Amino acid sequence: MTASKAFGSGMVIQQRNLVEQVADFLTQAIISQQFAPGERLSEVQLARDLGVSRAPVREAARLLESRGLLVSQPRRGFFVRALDASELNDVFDLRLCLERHALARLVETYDTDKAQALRRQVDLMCEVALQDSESRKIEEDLVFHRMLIAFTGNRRLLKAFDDITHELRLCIALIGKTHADPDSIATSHWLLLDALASGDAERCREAIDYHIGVAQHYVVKGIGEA
Amino acid sequence: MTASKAFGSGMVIQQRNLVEQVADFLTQAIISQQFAPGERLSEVQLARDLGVSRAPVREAARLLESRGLLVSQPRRGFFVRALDASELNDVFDLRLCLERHALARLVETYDTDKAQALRRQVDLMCEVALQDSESRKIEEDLVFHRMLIAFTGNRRLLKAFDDITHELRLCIALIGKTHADPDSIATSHWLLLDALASGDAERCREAIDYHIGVAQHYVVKGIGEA
DNA sequence: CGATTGGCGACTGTCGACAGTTTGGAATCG
DNA sequence: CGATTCCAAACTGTCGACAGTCGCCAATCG
Repeated sequence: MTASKAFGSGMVIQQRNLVEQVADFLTQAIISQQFAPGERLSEVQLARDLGVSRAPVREAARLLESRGLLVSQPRRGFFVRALDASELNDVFDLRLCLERHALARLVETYDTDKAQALRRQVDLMCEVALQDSESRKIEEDLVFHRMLIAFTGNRRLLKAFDDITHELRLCIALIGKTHADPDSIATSHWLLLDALASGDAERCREAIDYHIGVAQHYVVKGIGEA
Repeated sequence: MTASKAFGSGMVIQQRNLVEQVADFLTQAIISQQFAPGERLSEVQLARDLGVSRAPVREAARLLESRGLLVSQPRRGFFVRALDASELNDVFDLRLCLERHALARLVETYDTDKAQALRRQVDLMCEVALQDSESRKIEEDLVFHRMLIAFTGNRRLLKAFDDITHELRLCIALIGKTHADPDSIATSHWLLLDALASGDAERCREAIDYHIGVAQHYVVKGIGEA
């Protein structure tokens, strides 16, 4: 492939780091339950299986540790994060904390551009709810909520959200399926957008509390059953 | 270079992880401004100076990257995080977000044990304010606020706080001094404890908004002058 | 004289290897 | 037969080395 072709099709030349590739692989493997929760991961075996040396594996593992998908014990190695109901509630409580704040900030600077972008994302979510995979639905839902945070303009807030995003993916994936029929998605998210459009901070808070409360209840219940 | 001086005088390292030791050294060096903001850190040079190989240095740098003290550019290495006023406001806004939430949760479960522990910490802060170093004062202040978060029982919230703690240390250290006479410390923090004891959520929110607002104003102003 | 190209040096990404530690089970003892 | 000790295998922490890449500076060209 020639460079001009790569640029022409809008694709950035990315010799992606081995670290990132390994991190992506591990993330997928963990979320898709190919590794059991609490399972010990051997650096040498992973390196062998992936055909790379241990250095990138170690760095990727450290990355996932900072994202809460792995935990490390000194001299013992890395273990797949096992979430119990308590920690899961903690994660959703933190998510509530961040999104409440984001909405409180966002309602001050809400405009038609942002409203339009968010509405388009809800439309997209409804479309994928009809046909695509579960993981795709989850991903588009996370995109919507990430947009909410990003629109506040606070990068540090966004980073905090991105951090728990990985844990959220894990939580949600653990229960296997979402309650994602287009109707409930649309109503549930338009409620948020209406609250934002109204400019009423109190109403925004109620809307996000309800929205996340439903998701939390659903996931925690799902974990309890699993 | 200061690094070789630090470890060159026969100071043998063994007990703890090299990674943690290097991370501590780098953290201290960054906070104490021995590295200029934006400065590029050479892995080989650091490894030479500290008398270790590049592997622990790389892992420690990755750790500090996840804590926001370093930023990495692919194929170019690590750079000391340079905070401008905007990012600094973002950090304090996130801190406000977390502490507001913590107080809202804490006011529900506040009891005499927690009150006593917090009061003791304020007393300790007043003592240190009289004699100890600036960094010690900052540290004890952070301990107080960390206790607030920890008392909510939400570990994930605490981890998020610990993450920005490192950035906060950097921010505060950048302006070199604090407004830490015992009187203002006592009144400022007792206001928070009174609000908590009153059980009034609204009053708690006002108290923490004021408390953090003062700190933020002070630090942002300090940065502007520096 | 300004812009481009080529080469040099330094650095990061990655690798394989060694040493000390942990683990699980076999061998031993009460 | 159960508990303990000890040993070998496997693993992590750490190290030095090599290759590809990037930035800088000089040499070249218009």
